[in-house]
Amino acid sequence: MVSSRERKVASKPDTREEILRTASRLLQLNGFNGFSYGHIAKELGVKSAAVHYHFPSKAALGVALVDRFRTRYRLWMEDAAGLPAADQLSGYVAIHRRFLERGARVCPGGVLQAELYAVPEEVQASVTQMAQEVHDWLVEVLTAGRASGELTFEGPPEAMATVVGATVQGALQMARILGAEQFDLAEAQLWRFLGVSRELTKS
Amino acid sequence: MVSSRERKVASKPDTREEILRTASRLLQLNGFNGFSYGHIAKELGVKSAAVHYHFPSKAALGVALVDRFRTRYRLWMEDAAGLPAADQLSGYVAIHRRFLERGARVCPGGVLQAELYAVPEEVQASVTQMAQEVHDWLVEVLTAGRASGELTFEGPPEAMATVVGATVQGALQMARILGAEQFDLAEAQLWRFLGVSRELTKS
DNA sequence: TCGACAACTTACTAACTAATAAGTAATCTC
DNA sequence: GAGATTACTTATTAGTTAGTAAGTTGTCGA
Repeated sequence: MVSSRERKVASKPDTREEILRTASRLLQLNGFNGFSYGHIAKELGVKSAAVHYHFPSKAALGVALVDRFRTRYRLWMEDAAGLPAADQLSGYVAIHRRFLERGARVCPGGVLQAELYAVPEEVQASVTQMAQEVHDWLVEVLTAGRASGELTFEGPPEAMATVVGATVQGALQMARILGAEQFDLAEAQLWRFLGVSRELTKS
Repeated sequence: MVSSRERKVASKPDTREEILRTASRLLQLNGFNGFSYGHIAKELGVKSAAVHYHFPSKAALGVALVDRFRTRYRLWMEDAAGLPAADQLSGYVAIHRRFLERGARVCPGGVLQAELYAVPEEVQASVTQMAQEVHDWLVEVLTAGRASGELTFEGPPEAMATVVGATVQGALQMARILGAEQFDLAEAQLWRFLGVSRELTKS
């Protein structure tokens, strides 16, 4: 009422993006069944029907949410494609570590996997695809990294990929309870198993 | 209406136990916010008020649920206390592997950690205690196992405990999507990191 | 300046949610 | 066999949920 500025001025697809940002945070904090259209609307100062305007059903919102993460992962992977295996893996861990820093969030794929059978089928399908893509990427990086001599670990890359993925995902969830330092401990241990010494590296 | 038999005949504390069993399954399948009093009641053929009779609030039910798992863990740990470290760890993994076999359930602690901020505070407190207890136990077993020469791994037992716990918890969640064999692959990889050869062992 | 469209709000619904109160029937106790 | 207790059911509530329909307002192109 005071001024007509301050709302949509420059960028057009403002609300839609803010909905996705807010919903992502709520998903990572409370799970898919732990937030509602009302929660999103309240935070953004709009009515819940406005959220329905952009995402007609919660299934649609869920799919958009997961696909947004999927796209980001994919873009990041393409970007990191040329780097040494250790740097790629370091970046992968850093992405998740950042979730922790930005308010004790967990991995979006992880939380949706945990409540997999309680989310709409369309969301399940998107989660499945994302999980498969990330897993395949891990196998690829680990295989190439060992072939080039950068990484030295025993056992099949497939198994190592599951351990790395599960450790990151599980440690994020545990870090909420046992403390963020547990995540760092787990990461350090992973580097040991990968045969990479990581003292003063940053990514 | 047909016959007055067929209901409570022999054992007395029947319903309360059945509620806990059903609620456990629903928790491990759908998460804490993925089931209701109505769901439990429907499965047991009673009214939801009957569930409220035994567990007045969902927070109370949640605490009872977690504490039941906590007690079982504790009893099992006491039971396994004398065994070799590798056998204790093998049993720990087997408990979780059994969740997978009994209908793709995940670790109850894991699913509650994932939606931690969306469950009642009393439940959070119980989950925290359980997670801490299991973690402490893992640290203990790993420390003793390495001291006795049974296990040979690098790095602090604290870090190894987080990796083992997170891998088991995370791999259970992933196994729903990537397949149960991923859990076995992850386990095999863990044994490699622990310096234990596990070809034809069973527990 | 007209009308079409985008981005909402207001107003509503039906279903589900946890929770409570009051009643009932069987059983156990003295 | 009277009274209390246990284990429920019936009935109801207030709040929340996803979802819809019908309006309102601003902007933009012709």
